[in-house]
Amino acid sequence: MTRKEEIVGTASQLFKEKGYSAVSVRDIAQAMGMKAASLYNHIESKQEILSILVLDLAREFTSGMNKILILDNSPLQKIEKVIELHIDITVNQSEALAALNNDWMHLEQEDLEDFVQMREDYEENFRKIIKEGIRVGQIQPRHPEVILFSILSTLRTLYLWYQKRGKLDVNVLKKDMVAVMLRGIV
Amino acid sequence: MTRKEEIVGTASQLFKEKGYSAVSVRDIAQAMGMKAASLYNHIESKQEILSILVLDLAREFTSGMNKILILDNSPLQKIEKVIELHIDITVNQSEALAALNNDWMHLEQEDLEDFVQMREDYEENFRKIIKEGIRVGQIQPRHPEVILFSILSTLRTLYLWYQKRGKLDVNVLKKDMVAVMLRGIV
DNA sequence: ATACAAAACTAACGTTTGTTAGTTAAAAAA
DNA sequence: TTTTTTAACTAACAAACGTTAGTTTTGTAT
Repeated sequence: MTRKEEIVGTASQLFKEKGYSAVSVRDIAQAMGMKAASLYNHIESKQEILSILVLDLAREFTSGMNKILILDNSPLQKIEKVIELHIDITVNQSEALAALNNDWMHLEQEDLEDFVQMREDYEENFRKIIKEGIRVGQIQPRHPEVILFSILSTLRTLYLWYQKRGKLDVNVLKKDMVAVMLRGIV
Repeated sequence: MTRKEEIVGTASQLFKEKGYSAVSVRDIAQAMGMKAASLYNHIESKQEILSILVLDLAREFTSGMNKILILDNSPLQKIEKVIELHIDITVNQSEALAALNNDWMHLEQEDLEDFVQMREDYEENFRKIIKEGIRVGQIQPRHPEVILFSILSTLRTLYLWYQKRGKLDVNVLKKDMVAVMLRGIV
């Protein structure tokens, strides 16, 4: 773990609690046990920290989705894989996920464009899986947008609940969440 | 609509886009077509704006939940009412909802305590409805926490999707969301 | 021991922040 | 018409912001 990675990691914890804008470089430095100016031996700017956190994670989602798309699975199986992808990332990188969810709009220029593009592509891929599922009769013929947003909302905010509730076993969580989201609660 | 309410309303739109910390009082003033100092003829502080937005809405949720609890309905019917409560509030106050979701942690002192208490109570009430539903066999016997967080996540982030997708009819939305969340998609 | 690189430091910069004080213009009440 | 109230203004404040420059300490390799 390089010093730079330590800084990014420390910053991500603070960002998770208060958000990017409310965390100063002096806050980050203090949490690292150093002075603000010293950070700049390792990073280019505060922006760079956000960029690393958000874009690296966005690429991970993109790559995960691409792997799922090329599998020879049914739409329903693909959705299960997507759910598992989110849970795995949540468990391993909940802090970066907070930044991706809440602070992406503070990215600048190409970083912002890249992120928005990746997110649009991701949602579009997910939407296509759902539509295909409806087409082949595996999924109820409801408004795909409602299904998409309902599942994605739950997955995207999982990081807020996981760990608060005593860190459920990951496999139990996957099973329960798949069940609740696919088959409902009734 | 008093001048103060106009300011709070304008601020809430900006908070929704960039978050409380990233919006300056000069930003708010500019959006109102006045100078920053002039705002203080109407408000006490930037904090007060946030406090009004978040706490007023939190009280609305609390009061809505209390009305649902005293109804002589089955657990499942109560959950439907909760879903409808969220959708109604989302449609009418999506900006304040953004502040409640993303900026509540920037409240101070008693305001912060009050909010956290109200949110805990709200979740606890919802949890009890779910548990009762499981007890009487109306709801599948899964981990109540997963059900609670799954539904609440979807409801809390609805404001991000509503209006982006061409403002679906509210009643259609209620019907579809109840269906997806209660009976799943399979 | 000497040299070199890495990583900390102090000091300071120009901006932006939320907010206050005091003043002025316009509208409403007397 | 005078008085009062409301709501804008200009000017300025101290504090906090992200960042830079230059210097010193620390650890490693020669």
